[in-house]
Amino acid sequence: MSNRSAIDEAKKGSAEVVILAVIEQESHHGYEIAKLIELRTDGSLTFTLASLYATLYRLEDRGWIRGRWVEKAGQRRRCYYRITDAGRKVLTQQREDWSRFVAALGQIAGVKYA
Amino acid sequence: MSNRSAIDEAKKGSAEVVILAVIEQESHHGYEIAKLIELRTDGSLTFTLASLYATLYRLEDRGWIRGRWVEKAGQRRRCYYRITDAGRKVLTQQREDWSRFVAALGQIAGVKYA
DNA sequence: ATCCTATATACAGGAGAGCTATATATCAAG
DNA sequence: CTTGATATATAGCTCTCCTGTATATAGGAT
Repeated sequence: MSNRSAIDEAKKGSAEVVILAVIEQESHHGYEIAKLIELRTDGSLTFTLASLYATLYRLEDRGWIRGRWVEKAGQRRRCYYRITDAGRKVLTQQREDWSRFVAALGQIAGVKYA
Repeated sequence: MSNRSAIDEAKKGSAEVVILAVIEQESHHGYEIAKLIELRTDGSLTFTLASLYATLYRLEDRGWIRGRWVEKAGQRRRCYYRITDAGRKVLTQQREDWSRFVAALGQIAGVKYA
């Protein structure tokens, strides 16, 4: 109920490509991934932690990412995720799909890449 | 289940801005809107008729579009939708929201506007 | 010392958009 | 006269993200 901004709807389905891209170069744990998304998009794009963790489990189930538990003194246990070979292929494909979608949205709705 | 392409998820939430944009200049009926979307995006973006009609009813409920039934000899009855003043404001806002989202997706995930 | 915030993960229940499947009905073409 | 394109409509489902809640540790403030 429903002062939902369009961006709330826009981002649906984008969590996968975003997470895969964030851990493309180096592994990160869940909480860190959430913070990085917010930081790197200047707050334009955010996901709730509950939703983010759920997405991580889903991606791991599909074999696109792999988690590794790390316990250090003076720190809570953290699960670091890295991308798999299968995940890299999916990331490449999803970048193409999103790019095509964005182009279509520009054509049909006049949405410009600012 | 689930050879869903990323574009299937991407487009979630985009129907509103797309429909509003299609009827921005001139009114169209539902079936025609569906065909125009497919045509103008070279088939990149499509919506099922069931989903499109449901979205039209939703937009009308919100007062963003207005339907007018037209019956002509030699034609099935058609409901032509035009955008309302409220709809134009929403369209402007949604274009901004989507633009911001696309910019964020470029920053965080390297998705480029082809 | 104790409270509060940030850190860190986890799960149950629900909302909402688009999907498939199905139904109805008209018109043009073969 | 059957098929396909046109045109609208509804029921039920899936999937993703949401809110709300729970647990637990570290560090700073009162």
